[in-house]
Amino acid sequence: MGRVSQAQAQANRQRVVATASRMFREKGTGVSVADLMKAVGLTHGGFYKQFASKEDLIDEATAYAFDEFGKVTLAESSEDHETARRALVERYLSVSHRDHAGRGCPVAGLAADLGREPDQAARAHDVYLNGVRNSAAQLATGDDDGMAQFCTMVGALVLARATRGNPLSEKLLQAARVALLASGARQSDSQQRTE
Amino acid sequence: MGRVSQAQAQANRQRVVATASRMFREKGTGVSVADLMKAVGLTHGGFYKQFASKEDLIDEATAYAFDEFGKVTLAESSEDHETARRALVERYLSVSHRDHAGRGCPVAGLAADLGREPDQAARAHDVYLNGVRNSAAQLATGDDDGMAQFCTMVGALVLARATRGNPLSEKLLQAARVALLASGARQSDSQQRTE
DNA sequence: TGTACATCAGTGAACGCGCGTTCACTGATGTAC
DNA sequence: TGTACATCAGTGAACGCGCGTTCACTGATGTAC
Repeated sequence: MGRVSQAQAQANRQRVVATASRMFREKGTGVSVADLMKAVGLTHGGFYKQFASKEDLIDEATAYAFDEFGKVTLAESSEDHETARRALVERYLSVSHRDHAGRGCPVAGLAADLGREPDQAARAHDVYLNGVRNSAAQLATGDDDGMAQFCTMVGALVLARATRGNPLSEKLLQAARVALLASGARQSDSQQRTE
Repeated sequence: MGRVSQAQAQANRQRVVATASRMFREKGTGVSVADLMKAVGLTHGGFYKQFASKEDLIDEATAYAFDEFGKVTLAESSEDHETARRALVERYLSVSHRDHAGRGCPVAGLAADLGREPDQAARAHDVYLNGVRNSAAQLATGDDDGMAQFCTMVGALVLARATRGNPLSEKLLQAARVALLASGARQSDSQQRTE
């Protein structure tokens, strides 16, 4: 194919990271370099002109996933907190989010691969840890309850994905949705009946 | 080493399944046949005298894990339901459970490996699915809230394991514990103030 | 603005390695007499 | 109960395969004049 312009090379590199971040969330970091490059439309040999190792890509793709999803999440924070929280819960526990892990929450999507002791990809594990912290902090606005709500959401999403194809999957999403919206209502009822 | 008595062979087979169920929950089903057999004290070659394939072992080990953990869970159901539920929550969200995945809940321990689309180990995936259903049903005694509570517990455990070594890990367990015990208390308060 | 040459992104064959699996072999166990 | 032989659980070397990674090569791009 010969050499490619610097701009093109940079664009290709970006596409590899973005595609990896999507495929890793969907199928796990076990996706091979060859399959990944094929998905981007390149051959596997060129990979090492852009990345020192697969582990380095995992690091970058993990950071990219958190950046990307962070933007989506924060997009609706123009409204008041409780309204934004409810919208987030609805979206997070939607069938669409369950079925599109590639664009979804990296805490849930990468839990399977980065959730264990960091035998490899230690830097990615750190990025993941910070992501969990930030996500939990974002949901909790001061009160500890937000952290438990985050656990409920991640647990429901992970379990709904594990049981996809069975009616139980939708029931899990539904049960978590009801619990999180009721808890919000209860909180609003007891704390601020105004407005 | 020569032949071994039928009783010994049967015992060895049992140990392989039990050890596998522990190692798979701890380190994932990626544990190699060689490492597994070494942990049992045998060599890898003999594996195929007892199992048709590694996938078959994953099936058996998954079923074994659910049986074993099911017994532990049900052990304390002699008391009344709410007391048993509280004890279960405390144990499930304990640091000890976080640190000993090998003897712990298979829903959480095997989520990383069986939680995806069943490209392989389809039977194990089915066993897992039934395990999720039974676990959720056990927590929920009629009411839908049990399912959401189960999501909270699994989510908290998975995230606590992913963040082990960081103070956030204990905070996650604590937050989920508080939320689940408070919710129980609220329920008891409003429904049955007797006794 | 043209020309000559160095650069280097991408190619595709090849590497070493660990994995699941196979197989000829061993020798104590189980069985037939 | 004792002897002769077949069985088969466990051994360890070897296999094929896919993986991450390397490398000689290509030829359009970027640069120097």
